[in-house]
Amino acid sequence: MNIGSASQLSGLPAKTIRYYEEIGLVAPGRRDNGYRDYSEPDIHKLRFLQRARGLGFSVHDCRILLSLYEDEHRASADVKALALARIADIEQKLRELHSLKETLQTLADNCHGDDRPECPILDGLSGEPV
Amino acid sequence: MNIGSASQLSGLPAKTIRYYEEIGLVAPGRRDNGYRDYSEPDIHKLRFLQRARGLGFSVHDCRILLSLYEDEHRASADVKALALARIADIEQKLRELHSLKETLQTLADNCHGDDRPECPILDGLSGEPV
DNA sequence: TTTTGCCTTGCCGCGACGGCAAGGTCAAGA
DNA sequence: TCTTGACCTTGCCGTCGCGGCAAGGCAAAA
Repeated sequence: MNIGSASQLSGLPAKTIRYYEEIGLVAPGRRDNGYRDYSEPDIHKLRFLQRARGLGFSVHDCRILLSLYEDEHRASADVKALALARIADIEQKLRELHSLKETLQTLADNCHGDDRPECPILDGLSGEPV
Repeated sequence: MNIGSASQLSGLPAKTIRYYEEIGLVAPGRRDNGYRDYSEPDIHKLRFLQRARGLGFSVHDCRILLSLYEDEHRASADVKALALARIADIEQKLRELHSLKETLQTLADNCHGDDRPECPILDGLSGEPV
């Protein structure tokens, strides 16, 4: 199967698929004319990667997940640890963003937002005591 | 004032300060020996940038904010619009991350996480119906 | 035969810097 | 006075995960 079909079936751009090959994630066969030839297992791996990336796992994590996916004797604890670490990352990010939002919201709430130049947002950014 | 002191006062790495000069954000004077020479207003601008970046504004947005900051006749509405757009971005990101976390949490909850190979997380990523 | 469309490799670019190298400058101590 | 060490300069490459473009080869349709 050509890379175009693999792209459609996996939901990944062809460029991304080539990149995954370049970094050694999914190595398809080659036909005589040099075209990449994707097998069913290759497609499954690409779909797996597409979903894992969609859940925000880094390509590095995806590499580990993929090796676990292909290891019949993996321990599910190893997979769960990655998922929990990812959840912890997300929670950290959620806290940060929430805090940022609060700060911005407070600044914006105090700004009348008309054509006058007085602006508590800029005052806040400049470091003046609010 | 040398870049080292400017770095300490602004909380920005020297490399970042040089980068901001390179892209035309803060242009310090130069002394005879070629050293950058930061004035008080320069320091204020750097601190302003440090805070704005800390609130997650892109460098592009910071450029606009800085020009508004330096424009005595700005309309506060212009600043508020940027802040509200940034808040909307954050909210969007919060929704995405929250959804990701839910998905991951569900997968992780169903995974016993021991040394057996059965793993609902990998099954979920492989596209099997959960 | 020609066109059209897919495939190949390769290189540059992004954002916002970090790291390193090679060299110039300055202030302080021996 | 000399030297040391801290600071400064520019410049170039690397990051992460690709996107875009170019030049050229291959394949099926008109």
